[in-house]
Amino acid sequence: MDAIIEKLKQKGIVLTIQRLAVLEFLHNSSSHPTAEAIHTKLKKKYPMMSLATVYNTLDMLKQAGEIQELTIGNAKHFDPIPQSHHHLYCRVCKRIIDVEISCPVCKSGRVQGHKVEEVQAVFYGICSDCLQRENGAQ
Amino acid sequence: MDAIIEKLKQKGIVLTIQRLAVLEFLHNSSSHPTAEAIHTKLKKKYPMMSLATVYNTLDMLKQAGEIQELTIGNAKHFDPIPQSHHHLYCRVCKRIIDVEISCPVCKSGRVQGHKVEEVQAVFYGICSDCLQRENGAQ
DNA sequence: TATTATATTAGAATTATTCTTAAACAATCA
DNA sequence: TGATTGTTTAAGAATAATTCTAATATAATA
Repeated sequence: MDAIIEKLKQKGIVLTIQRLAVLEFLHNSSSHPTAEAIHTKLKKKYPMMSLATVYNTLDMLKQAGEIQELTIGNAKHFDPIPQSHHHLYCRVCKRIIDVEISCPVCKSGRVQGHKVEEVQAVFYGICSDCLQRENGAQ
Repeated sequence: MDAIIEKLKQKGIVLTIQRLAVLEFLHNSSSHPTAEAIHTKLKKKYPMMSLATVYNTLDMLKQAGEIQELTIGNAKHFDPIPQSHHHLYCRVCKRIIDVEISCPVCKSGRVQGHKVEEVQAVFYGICSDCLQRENGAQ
């Protein structure tokens, strides 16, 4: 976290209370929240915090390469880990789960002559926990 | 196309003029259009055609397993090829290009104990054509 | 401290999609 | 064939996520 703050400062980015709050919240979260979800939580601590600020801050952090954005269903979710990795969206428990598999496109940044700057690989299905629960129930 | 129509009929799906128009348009298209784009084109031939019908038909075709849906940017795009394959979105020419690479998750339908029913792998970057153009220009 | 630039807020606007309801159409049965 | 029933469509309202706008607040600089 401190390293990120240092990097952002060096880029000349003003670190306001709101921005630090979003950054901190995302880094302590493993649930890949939406802007809306982040706003709902932060509003308890900072009642004046606006949803637009959350969107702006997330944009800024994405531009700065400190977080990544995932488009899942109709909404954008945010991941504090900026390195490309895959995700599974479980249609039973609705969780978004990190999937760490080796991916040649992520590594090389190229595929069939095209240049790849960002990878969004989302698997839709049922997570191992829910599979077990379903099998156990039957 | 005829084989698909036969399959849909056997599932008891009524094939109206509107539904056939959407199916046919998508099959003759390689541009991965949105519902909006399909509607705009079809309205020229069928001025009464409603956007809601296009959405309904695309939903129906997806449920029937005859097409696939891609979430790219903020919009849903449709692909007449129902088999899982990857895509590249070129941020220069805005095209969505099919990327055929071997993918163990697509093949097996499993990853790290999770069950995978649908794969959405989108690479964001610059396509080979635009890369060449850029290099040529410099 | 005064000035300037940047960030934030609140709410309006936009965009893509879904929902609703009445009318149109298709399939089934008498 | 004609009546009945169920499904599909059209039009527009409703919704949800996101972006834009303009005024205010805050931070950085001189």
